Amino acid sequence: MYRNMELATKYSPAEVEAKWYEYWTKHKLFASKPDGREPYTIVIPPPNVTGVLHMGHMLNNTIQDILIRKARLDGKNACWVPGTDHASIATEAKVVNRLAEQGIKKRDLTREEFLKHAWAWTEEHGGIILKQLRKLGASCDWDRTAFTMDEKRSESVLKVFCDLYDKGLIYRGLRMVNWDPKAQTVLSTEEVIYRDEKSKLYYLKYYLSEYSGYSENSENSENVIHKDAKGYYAVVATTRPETIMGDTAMCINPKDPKNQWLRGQKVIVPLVGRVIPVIEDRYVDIEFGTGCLKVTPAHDVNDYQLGKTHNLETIDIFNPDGTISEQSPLYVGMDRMEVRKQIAKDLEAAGLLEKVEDYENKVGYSERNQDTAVEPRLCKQWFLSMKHMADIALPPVLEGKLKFHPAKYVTTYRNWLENIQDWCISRQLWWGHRIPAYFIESPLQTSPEGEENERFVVALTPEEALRKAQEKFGEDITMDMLHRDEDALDTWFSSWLWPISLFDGINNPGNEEIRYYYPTSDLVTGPDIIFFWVARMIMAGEEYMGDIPFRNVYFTGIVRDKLGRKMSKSLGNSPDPLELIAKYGADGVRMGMMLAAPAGNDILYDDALCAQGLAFCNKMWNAFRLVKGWEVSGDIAQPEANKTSIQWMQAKLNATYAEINDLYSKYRLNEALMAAFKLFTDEFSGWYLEMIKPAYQAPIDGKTLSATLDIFDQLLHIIHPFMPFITEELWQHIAERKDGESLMVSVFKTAGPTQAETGLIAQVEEMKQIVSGVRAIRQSKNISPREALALQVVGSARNGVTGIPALAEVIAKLAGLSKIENVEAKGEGTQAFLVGTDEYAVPIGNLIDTEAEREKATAEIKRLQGFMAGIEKKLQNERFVQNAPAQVVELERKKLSDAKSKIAALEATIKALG
RNA sequence: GGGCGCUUAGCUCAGCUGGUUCAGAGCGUCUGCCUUACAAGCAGAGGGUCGGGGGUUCGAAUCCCUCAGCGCCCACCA
Repeated sequence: MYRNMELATKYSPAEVEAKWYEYWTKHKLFASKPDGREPYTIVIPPPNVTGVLHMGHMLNNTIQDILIRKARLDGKNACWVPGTDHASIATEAKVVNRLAEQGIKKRDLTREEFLKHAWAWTEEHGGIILKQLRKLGASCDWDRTAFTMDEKRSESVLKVFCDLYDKGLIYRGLRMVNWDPKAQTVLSTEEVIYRDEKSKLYYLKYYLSEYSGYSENSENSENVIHKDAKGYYAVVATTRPETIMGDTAMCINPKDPKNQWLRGQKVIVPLVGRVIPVIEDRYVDIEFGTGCLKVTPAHDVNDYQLGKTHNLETIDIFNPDGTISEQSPLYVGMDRMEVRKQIAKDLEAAGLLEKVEDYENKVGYSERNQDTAVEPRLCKQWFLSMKHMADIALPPVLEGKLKFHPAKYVTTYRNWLENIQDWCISRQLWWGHRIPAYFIESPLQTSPEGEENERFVVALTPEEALRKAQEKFGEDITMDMLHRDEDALDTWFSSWLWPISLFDGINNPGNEEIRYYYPTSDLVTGPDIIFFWVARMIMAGEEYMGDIPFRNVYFTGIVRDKLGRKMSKSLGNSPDPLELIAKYGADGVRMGMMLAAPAGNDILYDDALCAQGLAFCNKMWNAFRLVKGWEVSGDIAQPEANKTSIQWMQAKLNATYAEINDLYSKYRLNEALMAAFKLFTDEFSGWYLEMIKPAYQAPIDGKTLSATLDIFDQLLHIIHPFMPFITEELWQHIAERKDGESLMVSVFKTAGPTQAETGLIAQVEEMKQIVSGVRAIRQSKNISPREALALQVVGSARNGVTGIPALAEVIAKLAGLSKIENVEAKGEGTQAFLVGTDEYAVPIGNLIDTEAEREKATAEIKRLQGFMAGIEKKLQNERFVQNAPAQVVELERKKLSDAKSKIAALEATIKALG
């Protein structure tokens, strides 16, 4: 048993946290196996394998841990499965950069050599983030740690690919896709982020190759004809002059009056000299620029459509790295951005640039290389047809079987699914799951030509591929002729299986684990990946399990600094989570995060919140020191006051815990934490402990002490999910525990408050107000807490709580009273206060400032009179009396009479002042 | 251009289907206390015409309309 003296007055988290994490791990307290209990399952949103912990992870994983720990205390079989994501494009970019630092180019390596480097990097940096999560207290079942590219997960991915291909849902297609010239891979539409950009709008002159017709009408038509010494010309406005080398038409709206003269004409592409036709399409916006649009089918999505409709030639002027290709007559080998600058000068010099205007437009950037503008590019890729997926993923969310918190994301989700595009799942990357498709002869996968020429099969293994190839293309095909697709799959094509593949539900359908843990309970993630990940997991869940992957999704906010700026490396406004933990303790940081995190709102992080968290730890620590410092005496009988105090605290605990459970069910974790915090700080420490506290160095009775320890135990259970370390530390101290026992797995349940308890709570609230009333008088009159005072209970107030002996005893103790007496009228030299309509007075002799008291009372009477006037007016309004519910009317009447009696009391006060 | 959301105390936010939990909480601020658990503390106090305007109603922070400001998501206007 500890004695007061032996414990420091300040709590120091570092040692305690390390000790308990080790203890939990040693005793495998995070582990879960299927059993007869109700499962509660969370799969972690797998962080990038080579990533490091940032504030977003801190928030996200704190929430998951709170939910998991709460479930454990509720007696559920809680299973939190950790893991990491191979993060195809992000990791590959890092490896490429590192190789570049060593002077090695990716292109100079074979696939196998490159993958060796990538695995080396992964092993070197991989999993650091999971170690960091341990510092936070994350109670993941570490034995289950998975990786999206480990054996089981890889096999699952390939199986699913083959299956979807066999179902006809995966196909190869030549499409205009988003190309990242830096990573040199295609991206899905979701991976392109559009940013407003200040750019230029260039007005280029396209001379007519020869102008014929229409001139006779030109004067009285609305045509706007441009002509200079060199001839007639049209003006085209473009933000991308470097693409003119790929122009194969100019387009006008057939209804555009000012451009009628261009119908059927041919124009010359500036600098390039190519003669292209003027085509007509309603797509062109008459109001924009001059109403003339240059058409570059190879490099713009809309132009590609126009090209298709009007049978235009497609000239691809870019190389995969964004430099100009041999297809272009000019600037070959130059970078596209350089060309833009250069061509503007050249056009100007050639007199082909009419003007340049400032312009603001949206430019797409790669989500991963945010400095690289995405290039629309025509190439052949693998796609997953999404119509079917959307059809199966929408109903469970709309019907509320799968709930989003906050619910507003349901709309976002629906809008996306209802306008969904096919998912481009192939990436020109090596780090990832290699597509299990085998081409006979050469893959030709980036060639815009020859869709029909491709001969391929999709199969899980080369052997199977050969068999299929022979079946399909003839017996003479040999293994040597098969070339596996070089491309890898989008990272999300593996993470969308996560809730299934973690329990091996793809490879081994119907196994015990998948049956037990699926569907998982809650998913905690950011709304930024609702499309990338959440929606697709729902699709995969419905497709492969015929059921939702999780019942609830809790969307967290974005962590911002206290000025509201998003935390980012470049701004340098993101604290290092590990330093924070070192400074405030994991419990302190967890509380800090949660205090700032209302469900679904962004969180404005501030160190001060963590400081509050640590202060709370200290509070708990010291409350424990107090209780453990008490000497027990078997001889003392339990005072009635203590008995009542205990009943009240238990009632308060029951009521608060019911409230907290309700808040959990609504994912209002910050409010649950606040309720727990107030329960401990205000009710338990501020009131209860003071109520039962024995006099200095006096012993406490045994019953009160054991009841207090029991209450402490319950409080620790309530706080534990939020602050696991300190609660475990204290829990082990407040009673004898066997090795291996732990607060975290000690089931805790409590009923809501009974009616009697609710009554007691109300009485104690009244009691508190009396105590506060006396304290306020002390404060305002500068009366020392040591100086005992008397309390007069005036008139009918005797029917209040001072009439209950146990509570009267408590009041006397807390307010420092020598006696409590009932009086008919308050005596002279007393200062009075009201609790509701009950009046109390404290004799303070000549300390009364007569003038000030009179003024105060007069002002209050005036306020009350105004208040009464309002109510009277209301009560005189017949429509109110008739329409309002009787209760409400009654209430108004009570307000009126209460105000009247308050005024009477105040008038008596003034009179007594003389 | 479409959709969603926000605006309540100095700051961050609660206030569900309109009426004593209706003007709240935490932090901060101010005042007084080193009172034997805790100064990382205790006690007390001040602070908002609920973004503006209009409407519905006996009654509006709460419902409707409108204006203003802010934020997010989606969308192919060069």
